[in-house]
Amino acid sequence: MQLPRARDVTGKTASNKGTDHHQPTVAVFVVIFTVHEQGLKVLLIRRGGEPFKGWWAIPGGRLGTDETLDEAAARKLVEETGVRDVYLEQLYTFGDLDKTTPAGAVAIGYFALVNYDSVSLPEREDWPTAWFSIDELPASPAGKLELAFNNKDVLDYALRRLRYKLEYTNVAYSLLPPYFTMSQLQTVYESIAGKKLDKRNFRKRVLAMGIVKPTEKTVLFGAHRPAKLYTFSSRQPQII
Amino acid sequence: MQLPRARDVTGKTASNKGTDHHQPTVAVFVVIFTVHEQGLKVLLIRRGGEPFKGWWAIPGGRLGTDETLDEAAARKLVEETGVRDVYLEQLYTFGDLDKTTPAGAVAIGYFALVNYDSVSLPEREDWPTAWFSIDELPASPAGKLELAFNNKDVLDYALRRLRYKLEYTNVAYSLLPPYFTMSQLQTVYESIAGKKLDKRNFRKRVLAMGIVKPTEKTVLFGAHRPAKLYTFSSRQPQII
DNA sequence: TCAAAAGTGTTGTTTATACACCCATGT
DNA sequence: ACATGGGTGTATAAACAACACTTTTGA
Repeated sequence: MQLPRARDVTGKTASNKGTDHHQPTVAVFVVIFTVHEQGLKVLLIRRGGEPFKGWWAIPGGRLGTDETLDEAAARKLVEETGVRDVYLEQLYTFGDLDKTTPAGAVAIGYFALVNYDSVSLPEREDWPTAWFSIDELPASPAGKLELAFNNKDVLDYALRRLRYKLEYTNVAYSLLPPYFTMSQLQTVYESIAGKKLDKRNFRKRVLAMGIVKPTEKTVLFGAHRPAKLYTFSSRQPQII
Repeated sequence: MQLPRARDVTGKTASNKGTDHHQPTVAVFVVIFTVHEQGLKVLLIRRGGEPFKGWWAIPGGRLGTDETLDEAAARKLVEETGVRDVYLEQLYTFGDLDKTTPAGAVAIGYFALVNYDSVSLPEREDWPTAWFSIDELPASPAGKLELAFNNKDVLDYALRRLRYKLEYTNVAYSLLPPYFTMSQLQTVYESIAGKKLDKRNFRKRVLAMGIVKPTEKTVLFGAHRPAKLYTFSSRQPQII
């Protein structure tokens, strides 16, 4: 697979290429992220059929007749999580996902951000799904730590993109409930960044950016001072 | 067309969608940019066949058998400009480019940056190509200022992406010859940003970023002080 | 009164912006 | 000597990073 990052293309000769057309298979898949219990999780599905039967993979399927790519991705997301109206963005299109599928297969990847508590995973025996911590991915049937196709690379790319996005957009709204504490918000950012952040600077930053605003409500979790609840200024994706 | 920018997906019901599969047409197109005579230009092709016969469009074609997407894009680039080994990056994949083509058509867009003087345009009567200033796009046969398909939106998106990239990468190397003056470099940045930049601050910035370095060579253009020649520290794409 | 998470300001450093004059050359 | 583009530095403002103590609550 060619990594989905900027690079020079080694200009191969164009001889006897591109002249012969065909109708490749078109698939759409969705990298679904959530944050739960201090960690970033991704939804994977264990394949119940060939190829890669028994391996864990990013959920996806073929593009349906008369649906756009965005619609196909949203459909996949609903099928696997039951949620709709969340942040969903096209990631990259892979033209050579693996060597076992027929030449010319094209897979359009999306990534989605969902609130853990809004999700209900489908009950299925043959193609089960489960959440995995981003640093504790499951093993293949052979016992090695690997996913079907080139899905590990895809995940890495999706994570890189998510980290960028978090810096200059408000997309975190899609990972949180309508009201949340500053600590919950910070946990989301820390889980994705993969490092601890300073409490005071974090608060200053998100308030200065204007992506969240305080409410009058407070919430009491345990034997300590109650926390003020915040809410997103907008629940539409916005570049700050 | 759905704009290739972040947005919420309106979750349509998944009823009778996605179950029926098909083999959509897969096309690859390349937005080719260059900078020439103080301005940013894009290469367009006048379509010699239906649909949109006689309209100007972004060059592209169908994905060939047994070539990857990157290879198809590089092939297209060579066919239209003769250049290879330039900056070429996947842009976005469009699933509903226009309403006239059969449902399910998928078009993978790339964008490329080429040095004007390296390009030799093919001589063709039926499908001619030409450079157009980004703010003086050609008209349709009906005389309106519009391109085939949704190509105007695609161009706008490509330009937005290019502007971003220029800020934090060294991709400008692909627009310039091996040796160039600081003014030439600044012209490239100004053409793409669409605004004038301060000479001293610009120089400081590119040197501090380390993307270019001075050489011992100078060049004399006219009746004034000779200019020092610079060269890119690396001609591989790099994120600064 | 103790433990646990919530909440709050200041200082120093780095980065970005604004801005004006001299230099080397050909005519 | 003059016209032309090449080349340089400083001061201010803004953004970011580091850092420690007090508050509120339940047990």
